[in-house]
Amino acid sequence: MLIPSQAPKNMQQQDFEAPKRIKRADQIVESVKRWVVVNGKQPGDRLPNERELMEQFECSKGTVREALKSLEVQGLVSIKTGPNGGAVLERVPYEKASQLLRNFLHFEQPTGPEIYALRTLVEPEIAALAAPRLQEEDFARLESLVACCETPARNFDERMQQRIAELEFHVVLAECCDNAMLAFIGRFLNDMIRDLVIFKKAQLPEQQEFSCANLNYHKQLLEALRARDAERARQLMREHMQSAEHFNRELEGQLQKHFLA
Amino acid sequence: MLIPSQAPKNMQQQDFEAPKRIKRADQIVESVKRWVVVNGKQPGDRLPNERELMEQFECSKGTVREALKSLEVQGLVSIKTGPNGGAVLERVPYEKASQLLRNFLHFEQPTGPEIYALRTLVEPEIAALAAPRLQEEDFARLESLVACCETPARNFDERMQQRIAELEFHVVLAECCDNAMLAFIGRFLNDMIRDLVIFKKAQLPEQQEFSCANLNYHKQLLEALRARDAERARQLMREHMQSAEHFNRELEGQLQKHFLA
DNA sequence: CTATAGTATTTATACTAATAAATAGAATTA
DNA sequence: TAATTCTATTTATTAGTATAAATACTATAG
Repeated sequence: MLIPSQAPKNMQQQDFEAPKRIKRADQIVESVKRWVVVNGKQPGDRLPNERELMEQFECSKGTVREALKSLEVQGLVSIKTGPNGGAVLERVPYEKASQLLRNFLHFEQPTGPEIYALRTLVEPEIAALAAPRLQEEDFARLESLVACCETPARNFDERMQQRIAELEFHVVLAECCDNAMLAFIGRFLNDMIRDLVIFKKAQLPEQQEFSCANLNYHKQLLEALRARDAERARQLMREHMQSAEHFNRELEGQLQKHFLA
Repeated sequence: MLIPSQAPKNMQQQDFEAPKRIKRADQIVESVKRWVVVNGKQPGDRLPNERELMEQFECSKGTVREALKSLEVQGLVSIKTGPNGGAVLERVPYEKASQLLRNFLHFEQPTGPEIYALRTLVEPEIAALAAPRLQEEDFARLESLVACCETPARNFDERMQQRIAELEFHVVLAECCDNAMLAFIGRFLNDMIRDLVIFKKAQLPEQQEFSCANLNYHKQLLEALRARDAERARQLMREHMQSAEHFNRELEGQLQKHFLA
């Protein structure tokens, strides 16, 4: 035991380096990542198959498979069987990134107010960025989503459908804005709210007022966006978010009462 | 081949369901995740060892290992060898989540302006949330970071050190604010900027003016935070960010000229 | 000539068995 | 009692074999 891996008891001197053993599979993952960036590999490009990787890295099948699994979990490759199968490079899908970030937040579940606080910051900017970039097909989607909320819901299911459509409105805007990070955060927050709506607040009495306010804001937003008026879109979205935040606070209050009773 | 997995040529009707095969290892991962949430397992709790998992899921060692690798990559468990080794539940460390999100952004590298645009939104809120929560030790850290930037840098290394310290100031605030998502975004943006500073803009002429402005803002911020004046902190941070955004734009301009020459 | 069914190949997927490495804790020794 | 060595436990890695899935190619029927 020449180089102890943890803090030794009777040695005063510092650890020379981080001596922690790096697993073979992780070394391979790092090598592959380097290979990707150095050779400028793009989505769709193929990795060598398992046999070749075994030879390349002089390791066994199991180790290669662990490395590939790691890359797959990270969303960097997808793996198929059959001729022309194997691992191919992918751009990480949103769903993957979203799910991994949710793991991070698992033990500190963000509350409704926390989510809305962030949303109030982010959504107005998304609206402003989307304004000059929306295409005709985007407008069509937005309009159909608005139309979906026009008629009053007649039952629980329809109400849910409409709430989803409301949120989808924001996803469309996020997808159109050309700031990838902003878009990601926008979509992520919408996902979080969707979960809140569906799993926590589903059984509460309908909030006619809330739905109505949302619908109005969305209509006005659509108008501003059609006019390519980024500043007005931003301002409308800001008000929309403040309104939503307010309604959410009210809802949380009701929820609390409900809980105590 | 009864249920084709891809779009069939001569069938008009929709796919009934997603018939995609779910790998054994991924099934195990899902089972473990369910087990964790259903039984309210907490960080520090141990998973069954490999042998038990093999029995539990009636599968081979290799498959269990792939499942554990997946959980490890996601940052949900850490695995040790030896007695009392095995997989123990972890709260996903920030570094893990950060790295996974960077994978997502790999093919659409956010630009400086994009990052600063988000920062301008987020940092003022972080400052306001941190104001009432900072402890004496946090103030101590902030002050030592400010002190680090007081004396003018005499060489390249010192200049880098100071830039890092400047960014670290924001990380301290992010860590103290009690909105986990906001904190994550703040830290993440700081990491992105650190990379920009270190790898892209390192060799550019010093920006005396910029450093000086930052130092001043940080000093004023510290004052406002000590006074627990959230509103003033928010406003100062807003100005600070606008100033930084402005300097960054100038820098990008210089970089462009440099590139053309 | 076209569409369908069959088949052969490539590739991942899964399992078994055995050895190596790491480490916590017990036993041993000075 | 304090350092050291031993030992049991557990993961890490390897090798080899067999199975299953996906696809390209070929043959066949209409």
